[in-house]
Amino acid sequence: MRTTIKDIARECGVSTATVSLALSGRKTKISEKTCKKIRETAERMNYYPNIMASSLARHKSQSVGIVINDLRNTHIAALFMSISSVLQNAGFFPVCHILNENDPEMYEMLVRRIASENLCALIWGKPYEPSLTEMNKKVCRIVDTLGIPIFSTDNSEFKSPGINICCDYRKAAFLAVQYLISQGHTRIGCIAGYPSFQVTQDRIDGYRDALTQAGLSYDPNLIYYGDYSLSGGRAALPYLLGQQVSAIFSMNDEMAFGVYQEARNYGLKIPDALSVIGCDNVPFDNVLEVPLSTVGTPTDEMGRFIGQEVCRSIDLIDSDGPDALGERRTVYYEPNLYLRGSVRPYPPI
Amino acid sequence: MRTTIKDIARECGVSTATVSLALSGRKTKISEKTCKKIRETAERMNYYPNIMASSLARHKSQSVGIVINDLRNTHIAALFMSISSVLQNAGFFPVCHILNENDPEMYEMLVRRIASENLCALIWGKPYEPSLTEMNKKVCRIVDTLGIPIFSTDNSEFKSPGINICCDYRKAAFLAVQYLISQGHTRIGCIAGYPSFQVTQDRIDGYRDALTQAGLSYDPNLIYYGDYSLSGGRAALPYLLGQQVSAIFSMNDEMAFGVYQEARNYGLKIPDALSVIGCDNVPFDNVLEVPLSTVGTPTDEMGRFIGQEVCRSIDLIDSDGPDALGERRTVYYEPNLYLRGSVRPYPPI
DNA sequence: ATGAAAGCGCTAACAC
DNA sequence: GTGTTAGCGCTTTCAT
Repeated sequence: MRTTIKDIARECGVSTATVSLALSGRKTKISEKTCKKIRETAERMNYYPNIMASSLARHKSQSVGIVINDLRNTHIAALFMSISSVLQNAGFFPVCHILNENDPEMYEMLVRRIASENLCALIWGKPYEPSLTEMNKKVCRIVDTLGIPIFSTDNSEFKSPGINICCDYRKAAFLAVQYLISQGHTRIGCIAGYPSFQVTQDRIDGYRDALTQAGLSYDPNLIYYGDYSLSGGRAALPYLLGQQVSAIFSMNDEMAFGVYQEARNYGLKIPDALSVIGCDNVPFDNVLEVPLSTVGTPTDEMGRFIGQEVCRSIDLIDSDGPDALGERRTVYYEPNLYLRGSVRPYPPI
Repeated sequence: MRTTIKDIARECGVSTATVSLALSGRKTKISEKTCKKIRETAERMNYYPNIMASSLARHKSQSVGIVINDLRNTHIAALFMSISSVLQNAGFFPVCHILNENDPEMYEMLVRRIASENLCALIWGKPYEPSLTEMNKKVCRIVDTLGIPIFSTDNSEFKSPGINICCDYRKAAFLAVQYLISQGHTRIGCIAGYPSFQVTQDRIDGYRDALTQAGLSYDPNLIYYGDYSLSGGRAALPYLLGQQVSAIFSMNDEMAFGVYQEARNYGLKIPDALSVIGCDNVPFDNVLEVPLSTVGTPTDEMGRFIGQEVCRSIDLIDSDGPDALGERRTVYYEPNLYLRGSVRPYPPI
């Protein structure tokens, strides 16, 4: 049986209340001598507090819930790592849940679980999907009643205090495509993400903005919807080649890598025969023989920001009560263009 | 205030015990009618059980702890995803902790936290470091008294029932280097991992085995100790070139990618001017213009195996008590060679 | 400076 | 079938 404060109390000849106080770390009225004795006994008896009991009694935990999509995506993994690192250093504990399918049953199970967890904050790392109307409503209905701050790495319908930390995706796509156009490309293929993701639509808007501004027409046939994976990128290439594109804008770097891979099979040289630009700015971009140009936001910085804001919110609630947080807000990060070798003027000189 | 079983009990005019039973899902003696009423009321009142209270009362949770190193490594991320997926489908909840520094204070904090969490199993995903004698002892002392099965993705000193899921690293390195030798290479550089990792030593042994078997001598100057990152690989290249190597064996693919990157700066063509072989078999290997040859184990399969064994152990304890598990054991996965384009015969024909 | 006691929300004997 | 009751381990007034 695990050691409890009762055991320590008995051993030290004091009450459990005294043990609890002495071990709490706060400065109390317990005499220094008793404190010391209790701490030593706890150490000696291998005492570790039961956080279940503690959370229950205190109506709050030290856990911060995180919901993410797919860690195999290096961009998401990096974001997650940098959030986690901040939280842990501040004494909180990230509890990570993966939700990578749109199976409504799983979705519901997970949200119920989250509601059961007594979290002190939630980080929602899933892309926003406006079309999941029912699901979103359900999620918000449950999660928004938790009375904890909620942070989302994208737009969301949450009402709770907290922040939507977004990138201006429309502008990001605009910048990328505008750049392709500035290099002379006019038939520009697009490897999109899931159509249900808001970010996909935003980027398509940005793509279209750039075309329109340049007096080019928007052709929906130039959009291929991928799945953010290497194989999605591979599958996109033959389709887009069939559409006679001279350049491709991919909504993540990973699918652009798929294009690189498949281009070899077609004997196509990048960028000579095909220009490519991606999204995310992952480290692997620079590994390629022809480094991938891309558009992205500072991942680590965003992660740190999220982590810090989570900590700040929790502390604020602790000290000034739950109303201290103010209205939910949205923060936009500006996208940057990272120009490397994967785009070439068209037609070739 | 959140809805509790008390609220439901009051609403339905029954006792909390009845509510608890009705909602437990097990088949009980509660009349179908009452059950239905309670379930509906729970739904209507937005009831979500408090797992803290439940775990406390039941002396067990549904949480499986996971400790990992660095998710930016795609191999680890993939392993983690496949473990998580199995656990979640079985109704368990992965609670992920990241421990990527050897700061003893963090180490200790984390282990204490884990001990506090009431986990039903633990997955230890950190490479084994025999030299951390004190730390390992401390970790084992704490963790082994938890009375839960412990799974490690490497060798370990844990005594609890559970499995060390290993790869035969020595053999893996042996296969890779033997292959390089079979292609005529005799001065083979090695980009190692942290010297404190057992896996690093094992692989160095395998490296040496291959040399010895071929009658080549082992030269410690040909070993460069890296940090598993791209930049580690980049830094290794100039050093190893200074040692006149014609081929490099890298202990992970990521550092091999760093070599690719840096080789460009030196105007070196892979594999013409330099042969490279890695470890891990990550998807990016195939993206490179010259796909990276590597040696690896089936990551997803290992992840699924770990997940399944965790579930099996927990179920077994549930039904047959904690002694049903038997002795701790070690399982070895066989490494496979994945030959692609990054190695060329030496001297060039 | 310390202890008694109530209670957090849920579970599980055992009683009726 | 359903209710009573006594906890789980910890925290927190309120006495003393």
